Amino acid sequence: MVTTAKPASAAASITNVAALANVSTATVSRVLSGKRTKDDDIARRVRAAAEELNYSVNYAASALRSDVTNTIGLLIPSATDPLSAQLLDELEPMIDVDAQQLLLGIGATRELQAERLESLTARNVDGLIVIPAPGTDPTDTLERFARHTPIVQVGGRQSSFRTSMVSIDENAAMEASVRHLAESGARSVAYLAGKDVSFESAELFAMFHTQVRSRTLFTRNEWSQFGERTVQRGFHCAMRLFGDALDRSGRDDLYRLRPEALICCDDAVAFGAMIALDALDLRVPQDVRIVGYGDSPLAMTTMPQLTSLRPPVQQIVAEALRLIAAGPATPAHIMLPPQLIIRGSSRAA
Amino acid sequence: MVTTAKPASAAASITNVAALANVSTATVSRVLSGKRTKDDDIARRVRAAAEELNYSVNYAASALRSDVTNTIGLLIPSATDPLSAQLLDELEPMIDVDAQQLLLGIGATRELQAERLESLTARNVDGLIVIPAPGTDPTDTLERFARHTPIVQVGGRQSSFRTSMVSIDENAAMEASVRHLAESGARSVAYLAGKDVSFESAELFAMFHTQVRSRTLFTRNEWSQFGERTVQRGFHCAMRLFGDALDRSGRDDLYRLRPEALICCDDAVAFGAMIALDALDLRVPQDVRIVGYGDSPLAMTTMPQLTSLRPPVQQIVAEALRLIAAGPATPAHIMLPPQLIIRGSSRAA
DNA sequence: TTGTAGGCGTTATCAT
DNA sequence: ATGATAACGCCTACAA
Repeated sequence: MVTTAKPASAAASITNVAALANVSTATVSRVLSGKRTKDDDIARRVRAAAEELNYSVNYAASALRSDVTNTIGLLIPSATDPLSAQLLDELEPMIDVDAQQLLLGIGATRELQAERLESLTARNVDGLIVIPAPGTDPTDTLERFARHTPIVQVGGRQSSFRTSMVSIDENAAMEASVRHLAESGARSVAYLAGKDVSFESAELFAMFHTQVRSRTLFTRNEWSQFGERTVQRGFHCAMRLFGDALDRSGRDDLYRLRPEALICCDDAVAFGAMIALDALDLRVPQDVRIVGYGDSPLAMTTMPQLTSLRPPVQQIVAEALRLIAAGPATPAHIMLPPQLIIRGSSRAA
Repeated sequence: MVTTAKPASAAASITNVAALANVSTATVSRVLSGKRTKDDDIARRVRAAAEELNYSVNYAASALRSDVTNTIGLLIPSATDPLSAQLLDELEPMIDVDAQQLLLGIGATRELQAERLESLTARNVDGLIVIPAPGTDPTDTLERFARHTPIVQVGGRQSSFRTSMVSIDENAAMEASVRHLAESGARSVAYLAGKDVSFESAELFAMFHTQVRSRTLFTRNEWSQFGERTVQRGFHCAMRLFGDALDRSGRDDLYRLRPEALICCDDAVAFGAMIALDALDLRVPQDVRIVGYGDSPLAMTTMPQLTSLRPPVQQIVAEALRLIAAGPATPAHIMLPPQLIIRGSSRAA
């Protein structure tokens, strides 16, 4: 047997380990990659040698030979997008336990995303998770790569069954919100909807009305509007809805003149509404119950704390990784409902 | 010359390109990697062949042979940390122009960061940018890897000159804030400071007093306190400072009884203060000028819009990449001042 | 079960 | 400047 000396400066290779453990490189490879299950003396010798030499695999060599890079690609529109950030925080530790690594691409437009998709697949990632740029249907771009790499789209719209998708069940969220508000004693409700490029907003708006009717709650068309997802917008909407509150107090059909509950498309809108209500001396939740969306960290810092819908990020990640592991052959579409986190802003009186 | 046919299914390799262009693989490699500057017929033939075969390098093979992975590692405490998110958004496009890719690690604690650092360096990243976990000095961990990989620490404390660091010049930020408030007509000022584990907070607090004195502004020790970086904290502090405002109105030494300006350690604190001032019927900026920190997206949605300090993220990224390119041999420490974005909350009356 | 040996695609070395 | 060839470290088909 030829003993291969290891220069002190360079990183140890499988050959050095083999020499030290007195076995062949093939055996070292098999032991360390878990293809050899027995835990006998040989296995222990190999592991001890690897430990002593501070050996770690050369992923480049491994990938070159086996076409597996132990790398997951993630493409997001922006790290400052809350859903993307939450997904990142959830995803990174989950893939690390498989000794995989996260290759990140950021693209805020359809075109940039297509570019990044090209770069990521050129790196031979083992799987790809994509959050589409806002208002974008990435289907045809994704399909170009789906043949070679398992791709999972998270959220957004999609017009094909060639690639997998995991998305948030917004209709279920609306159902949960309305039901909760009805049970908390609200008799009327308004919906400060989000303004999206897609049809989704309109669909959700219809869902709101369906749910309100089925709970025999009261609402007025002019109460609910589409708009920006900003604090300012929430403030203005609430001012419009409740601004002349004093003139009306005491009337026993008050709940028909102004809503007793607000469903907001975003926590920021809810914050703005709460500021306005505070300025108007209306109490939350006694006079007006509020439900936000997104469960942003700030939701716990308002007074009272904001009831909000938390995106099912953990399940999304778990499902996405499961679909990637299943390979590109078996695309599936999965919808997961957000969780309603009930806090002070919507509790029953 | 032996012509190597390319199976339609597999990806094209350098060999296929060489065959099609009627040159050797060595020449193809040289042309495509830019080691051959001349743009003669050969170069054009090679590029045309690569284009036609839709060739793209196999990074694994390239890395195996040359020890360059075209990969930058980034280690952050959390994607929901604003600075980390902004850095991500800024960094990703800048390294993409070098055809590099971003390998992301997330670790919220010292221990997790050490683990991720291990994983990232095991991937042979060409360089590493690290934002330390809050209140953590990563120096000794970083030094273990700095010998082999250029590492740049962003922000935080550091006790060594073995690794490079780029950080935000908080003292310059404080100087700019106080100067601006003095010039906007404020006669007194309070500082709602952040509560950190490190000494930094105390140092910055001292800097506040130094600057206030040199501008001959008025302040009281009990006005300024350390605390959380939350909306709630800002609300409470403002209520404490301005709560009995009505009793005092009209006094001509009013500016000595309550501050005419607030410097907040975080935009969230400023938001809370603005809510409180609104509730107390005090006007921003006429009665109280406010400066936040972080220039969060919400800063543009308040009324009036919030003056805030924007972290110099773009310069940070540029400097970090420059230091990485310079290699591990030349560590440097660089401080960059934030930019004061002046908006309505602090404009002169 | 273990060892031998060939090859993955690229780049560096060396000779031309 | 170009081409032939070896080598990077690992995995795996095949032989023992």
